[in-house]
Amino acid sequence: MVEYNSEQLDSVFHALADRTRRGMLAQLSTGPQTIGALAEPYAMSLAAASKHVKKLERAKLVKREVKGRSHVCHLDATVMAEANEWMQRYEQFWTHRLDALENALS
Amino acid sequence: MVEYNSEQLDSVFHALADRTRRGMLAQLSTGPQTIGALAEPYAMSLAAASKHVKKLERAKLVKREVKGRSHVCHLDATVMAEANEWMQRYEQFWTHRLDALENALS
DNA sequence: GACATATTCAACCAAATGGTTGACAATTAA
DNA sequence: TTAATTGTCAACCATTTGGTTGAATATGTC
Repeated sequence: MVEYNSEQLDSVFHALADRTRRGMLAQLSTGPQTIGALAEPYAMSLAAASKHVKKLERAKLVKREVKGRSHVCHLDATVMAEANEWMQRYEQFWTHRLDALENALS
Repeated sequence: MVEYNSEQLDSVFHALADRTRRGMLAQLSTGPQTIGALAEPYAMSLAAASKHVKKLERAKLVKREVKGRSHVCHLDATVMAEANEWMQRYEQFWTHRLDALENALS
């Protein structure tokens, strides 16, 4: 059985379990962004948004580069690969189900 | 852009962000289990384990069938498919990275 | 009926979460 | 030098989380 780093899975899944943070990742998938730019779409203080970014950083989904007074963030999805792999173990269970549904409908 | 049910993604990712619950899913992947059986490997009260199962249920990862006095749970990974799809949008980002690493090493 | 088994429920607790605000620090611009 | 910009930090707050315990419920068994 493949071994997974439990703490890393914890932090990655937890980071993904929030709409704001998922939104930030989507934003970052279009290119690097400053904290301010990441915060802008949300009706919350900069400090709150900054905390979300920090969680993404701790989960290693985001890297930060300080450029003068602005902090530029970019996506690093490598840890998502591990989470995805973990999930893939269950793929057979959802595809079986979907196949059964397909057969029932045809 | 594909639309995702945010609340469902919240609950699924949150359910997966806990070692105990991931363990329970792994147990269930070998076949249906009672609450008691699911709780047995963990050093916590039955009530605590029962709460974990309830979260898995709310996330729709687990279905429960009451058979007399025991509750039999079985895995339903269909909602995992959606979470996995969401993640797949980022696949290019991690595979690029891994490719780059591979090239750097070769 | 009496007792054991399987599980939930309610009350409680400490710690973490997601938000706020105001003060601080560092950088850039006037 | 002064002022604006970009962000963090610390303190606070309400809510959620993950655990406990003891009592309640429902079902089997003797």
